[in-house]
Amino acid sequence: MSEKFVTLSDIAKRLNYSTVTISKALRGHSDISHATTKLIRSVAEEMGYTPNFMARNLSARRSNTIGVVVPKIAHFFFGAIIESIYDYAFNHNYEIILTVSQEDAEREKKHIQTLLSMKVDGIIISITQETKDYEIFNVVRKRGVPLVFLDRVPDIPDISFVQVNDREGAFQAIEHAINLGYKNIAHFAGYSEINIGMERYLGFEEAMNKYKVPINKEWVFHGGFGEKYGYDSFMKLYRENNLPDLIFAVTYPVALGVYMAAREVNLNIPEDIDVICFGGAEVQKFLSPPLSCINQPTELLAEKSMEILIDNINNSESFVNKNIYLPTELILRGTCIKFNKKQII
Amino acid sequence: MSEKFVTLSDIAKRLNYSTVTISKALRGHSDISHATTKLIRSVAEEMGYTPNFMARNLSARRSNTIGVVVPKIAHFFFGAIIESIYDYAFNHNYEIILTVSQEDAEREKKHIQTLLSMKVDGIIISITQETKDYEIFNVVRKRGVPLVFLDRVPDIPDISFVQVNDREGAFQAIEHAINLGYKNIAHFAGYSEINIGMERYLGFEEAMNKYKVPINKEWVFHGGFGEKYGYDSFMKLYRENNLPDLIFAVTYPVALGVYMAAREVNLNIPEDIDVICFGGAEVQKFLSPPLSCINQPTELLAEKSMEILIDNINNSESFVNKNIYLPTELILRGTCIKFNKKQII
DNA sequence: CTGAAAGCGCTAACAT
DNA sequence: ATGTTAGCGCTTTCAG
Repeated sequence: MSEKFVTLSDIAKRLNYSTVTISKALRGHSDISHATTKLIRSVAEEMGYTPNFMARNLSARRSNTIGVVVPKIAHFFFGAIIESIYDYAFNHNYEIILTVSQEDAEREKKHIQTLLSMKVDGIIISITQETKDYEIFNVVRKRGVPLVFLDRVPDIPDISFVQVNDREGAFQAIEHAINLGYKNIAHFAGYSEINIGMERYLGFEEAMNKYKVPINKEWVFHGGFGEKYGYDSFMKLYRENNLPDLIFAVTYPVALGVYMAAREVNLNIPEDIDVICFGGAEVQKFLSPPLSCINQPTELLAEKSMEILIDNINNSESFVNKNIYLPTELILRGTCIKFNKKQII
Repeated sequence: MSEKFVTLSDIAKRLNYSTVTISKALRGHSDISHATTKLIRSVAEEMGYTPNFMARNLSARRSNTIGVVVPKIAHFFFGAIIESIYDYAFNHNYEIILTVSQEDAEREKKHIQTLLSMKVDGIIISITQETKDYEIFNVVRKRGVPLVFLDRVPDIPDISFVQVNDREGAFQAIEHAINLGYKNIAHFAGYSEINIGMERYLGFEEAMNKYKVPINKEWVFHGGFGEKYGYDSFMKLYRENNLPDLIFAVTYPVALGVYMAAREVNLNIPEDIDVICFGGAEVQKFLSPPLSCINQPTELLAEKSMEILIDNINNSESFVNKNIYLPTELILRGTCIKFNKKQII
């Protein structure tokens, strides 16, 4: 029923060579003469030979495979990141083993172990919201497997990471808002235990302090990075009749939650209450009103991570950790472009 | 520098057992007594043992790994599908090797070969827009590797697939529109070479014929499934001053392209021109106006595919191909809910 | 330039 | 209940 896979020895028998010669020829080893290489290759192709990945990697040093761990896939930011990682890998002849933690630290740990057991050459990871135990990263290090953190990075020394300049981006946005006249600014800040949550908060704080705008603690929320968190936070303020002029959402989904809540209670954006968020998505252009955001260079983030990781893989002895911060871009659309006159009165 | 990976024989030496005993104990083989199994496992854990995936799969029959090929990742539909596939796999103890064809048939073929060489137990695939050479699927079959087509399926006999009832879904939407009074209906139909394009078109045609609404050939476009195609098609009609009342977009991105074009030329949706599309996305709720759509049950699609594939893997002898059509759901939001009065005049 | 020998880490079949 | 033998398909010494 099922046709046998063609192996090196099949080709060897047919050509009366040893498997070693075939193996070398196929990999373009200089040992083999140009003529026989050519012959062997054409026969291999004709016979439909494909190397056995498992066997190859069991005996060879490297697998030419990179493991990736992300918290989510159906998500604008990570979707874009992953796609770029796959593109980069394809163009550089690497395979990708993608795993998804679903924001679950236990799952994340398991996936890292799986990647290790699959003998990936290196790992790129964006940790979960709740990752607190960093021991597993030490295990990776001890195994000598290069590791690059992307966007969500733990607070531990001697690591390589690529992230966006969250603080600077948040600062610019809030500074812009303040200059337009917004004073009552809330911040739905997500998890402050994780770098992106903390840094965005610090950028917010810095801008508020610089312009001596008081920070109202009741307007600073901590919780999550998803729609529900945006929705709930908004509703809480609404019920308390304590709404600000502008909400700075820590992520794009949080802003979406705000949109949902505002619509539900018949409040208009940006007339009654205004929103801006960290993180961009194409669809934001089509929202009503179009949502202003602090855009992240997803493709660059992915490329830089891969570049550093591959560099680390190829120079594991001399490599020194790299920490990269990429700049964001403030994109103004329908929200956060002018102060709402009603509030001035 | 890099700590050695702990192997079976390391444990064996420490415990004065053979590797076979260790191997069996770790896999819970009934050969080994309960007591020693427990002992061996605890020591293995203590030593930080992780099985070598490559070695295991090289000697064992199955890899407990499923290969997946999709045309895109940063895309609402495929993002959701992939996430569900990962979830299902995680809960059923399978690993996933995901590859992305980027709508490129060549790349697709390469990826399938890679998956084969990785000895995956089965493959789930959603083919590209342009896949015309189906020979590779025969290769997969000959190798005895179970294959399930998901959503985008080629027109070849004796295959398993899971898809949405595209024709029925399109029919319902157009029927609904006609009943509301829409007569001038355009269809941006994407690629009709592929099942989803063809079936959606046929559903459209069926509804139009049933209610004797003439189909204007100038309003039926073929091209792609992306934003650009929606934008370009709209613009062409706009320039020719030949706009319909309603545009039925073959995919959600195509509808987005229409939104973009309409806004650019200052036409209002749904007052001046109306839109409905095949395929749902959460964000559609937040569009202005909220976009009506024919929703696909992504989670079910993923689950069914996995279920069938795993069934096929486990019963490769007795298995018979399954063809599944899942029903869609018409979701009415801001568009396609009432006929535009201006047009009646 | 070519090949024989050894082994990567694991498991299946067959003893004991 | 435990171990021995053999081998998955490939690559890396090392001899010739």
